[in-house]
Amino acid sequence: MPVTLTLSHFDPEQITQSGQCFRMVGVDGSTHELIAFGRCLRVTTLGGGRYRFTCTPAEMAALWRAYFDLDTDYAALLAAAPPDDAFLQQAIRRGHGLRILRQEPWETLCGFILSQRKNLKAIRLSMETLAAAYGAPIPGSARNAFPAPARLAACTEAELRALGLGYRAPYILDAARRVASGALDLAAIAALPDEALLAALMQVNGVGMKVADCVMLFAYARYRRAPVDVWIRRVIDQVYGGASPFAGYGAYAGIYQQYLFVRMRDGDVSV
DNA sequence: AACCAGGGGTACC
DNA sequence: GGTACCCATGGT
Repeated sequence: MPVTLTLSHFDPEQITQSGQCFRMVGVDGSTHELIAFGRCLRVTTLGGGRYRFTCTPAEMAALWRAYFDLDTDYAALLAAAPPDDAFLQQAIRRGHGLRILRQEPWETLCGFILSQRKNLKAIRLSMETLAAAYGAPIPGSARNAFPAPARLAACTEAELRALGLGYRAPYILDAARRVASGALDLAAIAALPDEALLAALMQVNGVGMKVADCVMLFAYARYRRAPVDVWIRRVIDQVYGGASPFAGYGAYAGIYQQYLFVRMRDGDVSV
């Protein structure tokens, strides 16, 4: 029983390529598939702003509406961007349809631990390899769910290194042990203010400011957090003369950051 | 504070 | 088919 919705500021391809999620893929010209919540969802772009989701209305209401953050008004928050910031305005025009997802904290934490010194394709490969090895099967899909913390906590470092995780293997193991033991409660810390949430995430070995900021932005909807990776470092240095613009961006700095990230990574194509 | 980590992606030859 | 450099970094 699929669901069809009319949406604005929603482009599955933009979201897939944006580098915030690693298990969403294009399966043909109009359909994207993602694994989350132990399920497989397909989204088909029908045209005219209409999209078909392969889920029930109840699942849309309980899971996917929040996941895609469909109740946040992008027209309004993008209109609030500084009008005299030419590069940001251009990035927003080019990134039309890009949204910040509200992903599951555990998978997001692992994804950005793995992202260290990897490009998007390599991160995707690591996530799929991890899921194939230790994730639970999903009925009707060839892809597995992302592995539960307890399952990874039961692995040895050597087993994780054998999947190609490299020096990140002990970081994943530390995160899995903390979460599986309850020492780090990813649901409970959602109630913390930004600084305390940041500190809680950075207790994990292998999680620095940048990875913690990504988890806060892409899983906990902390829109003020603006992660600074190599691309955003280039934006700050080459476009803004070394002075970070994010302090002046207000409550949606992290969302603007995402448009700048995609704009910089995709290069200097005109307008 | 410079230096290192594992390995796939990519451009260029 | 080589190979040199890059990649949503963090620890030491």
